[in-house]
Amino acid sequence: MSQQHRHPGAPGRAGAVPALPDLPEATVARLPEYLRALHNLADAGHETISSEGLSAAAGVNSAKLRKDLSHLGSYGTRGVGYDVALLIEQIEYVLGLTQRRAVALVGVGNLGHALAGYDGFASRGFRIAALLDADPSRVGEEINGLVVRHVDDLPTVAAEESLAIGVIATPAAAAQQVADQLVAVGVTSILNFAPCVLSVPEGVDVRKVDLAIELQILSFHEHRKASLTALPATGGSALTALPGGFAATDTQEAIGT
Amino acid sequence: MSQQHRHPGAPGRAGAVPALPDLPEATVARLPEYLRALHNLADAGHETISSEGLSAAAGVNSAKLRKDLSHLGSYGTRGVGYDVALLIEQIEYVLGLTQRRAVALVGVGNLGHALAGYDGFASRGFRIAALLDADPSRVGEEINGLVVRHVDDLPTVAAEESLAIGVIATPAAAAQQVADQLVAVGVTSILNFAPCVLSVPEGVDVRKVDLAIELQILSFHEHRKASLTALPATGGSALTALPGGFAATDTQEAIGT
DNA sequence: CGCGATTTGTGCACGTCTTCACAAGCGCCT
DNA sequence: AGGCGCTTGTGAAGACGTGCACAAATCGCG
Repeated sequence: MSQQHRHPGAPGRAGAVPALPDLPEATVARLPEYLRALHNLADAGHETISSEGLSAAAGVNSAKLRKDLSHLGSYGTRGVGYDVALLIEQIEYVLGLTQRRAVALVGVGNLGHALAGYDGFASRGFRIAALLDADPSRVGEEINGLVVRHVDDLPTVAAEESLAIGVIATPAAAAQQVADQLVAVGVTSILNFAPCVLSVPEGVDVRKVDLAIELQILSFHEHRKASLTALPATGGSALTALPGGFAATDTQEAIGT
Repeated sequence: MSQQHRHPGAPGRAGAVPALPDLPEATVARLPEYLRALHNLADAGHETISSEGLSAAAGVNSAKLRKDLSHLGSYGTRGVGYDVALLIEQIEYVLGLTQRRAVALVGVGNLGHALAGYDGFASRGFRIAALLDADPSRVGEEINGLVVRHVDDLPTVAAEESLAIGVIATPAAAAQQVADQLVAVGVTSILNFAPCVLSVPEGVDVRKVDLAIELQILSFHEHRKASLTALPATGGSALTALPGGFAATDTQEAIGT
């Protein structure tokens, strides 16, 4: 009840930033999910949506959703629900999506190629502003209407565009150097697909996506499930009999659509 | 001191599963990172490594690392550190990587194509056993030595191979149906790249990777950083003066390599 | 105008994760 | 053998995230 909750017709952008509430990190990570669900609902013609309905569409608990949204301020009407359009506007504002951010993609190999062609970026507030690679044989290639430039042109690219986000899709061995180059031209957020740890100065955010790690996590759960179902069969010699517990580790379950 | 800590030369696999400790989910998510760091260290010739050294290589806090490893049992020698080879063996066992798991990849479009060619899977314990797609014009295409089959062949594929993990790289509209098909043939772990919520029966694990969401999270932090640095300049009219807080939201920082 | 149905926003309790700080253990050197 | 330095493993405390359950607020209807 301390945050401002006027309904900004168009959340003022030029100067005078309306003091972003500092959201819990877990909430920030879920806002994009809500946003996607809201867009779907809007396309389906809904004008308002209850926390119950939205939480189902986003695959989360409704109490969690309400608490998350309450951090943004008090949008939503008791007895009615949330105004879909208004909520979209608010979340997009908080996420900084009211401006289409320019992204530089470094590494146009196997994965980078796919990312360059991924239309999910464009459709959700981002614009791939440049494709870069260190391999001279790849420079000049045209992908999706963009010409691959040499990674050493980064300063030039940064001068042309206001780059804030860099995506690293190079082999692990090259990733740190690329990160340094990105930071040097003023990039302060990096999405790293290379399987390695990046060292960056304070104030630079790094998020990592490692496809193999996701599989390994799943593999663990497979292994655990297998060991549980194997027990009743031939009961190992001296086991302390794990309590036949239930999983409850699911990220999603029982979402009626 | 309750878990068994014999040093299994080759952790017994056939039958008699040695009772997996049920690890905290947060720990499970980090084990693959440790594993990768350990492989790097092994390649570099290290035989033992201290928690300090390993945590630096993996980009985490050393206390956290020790607590994580302590959940596996008591490997490691006080005053010395951890035996690199032994620790690799242990983590791989716990993660269920001692058997090379077969993965079915559904959706050979833009992203799926890249995933099919991604060698990080093969090098880290997985084997792409089948490529599937619903589009007849893609069926028959050969990618990386594998022929794309029709998704309706899933039962056949499942009969040939013991599939445990499915990867969905289809458009969002097709994802739920594919998930149902995967579940129907016995897949109990799904990695979903489609931007949508999947509904699966209990006992099936779903992990989601949404590239646009990652960017949106970064965008939020960009927005916040911008609003913070903008404040001192022209101080908005009626702001309650955010405490000039420090970020501390970094996933990684100051990792000397 | 008042009442009941509905839904938000939130205080509170609980569980999980993180971090500190230190005792216990190990090896090496004298 | 004994002591010293180093490192692990862990208890305890704090931070964080989750979920329940309910009061407060709003709408629609009689």
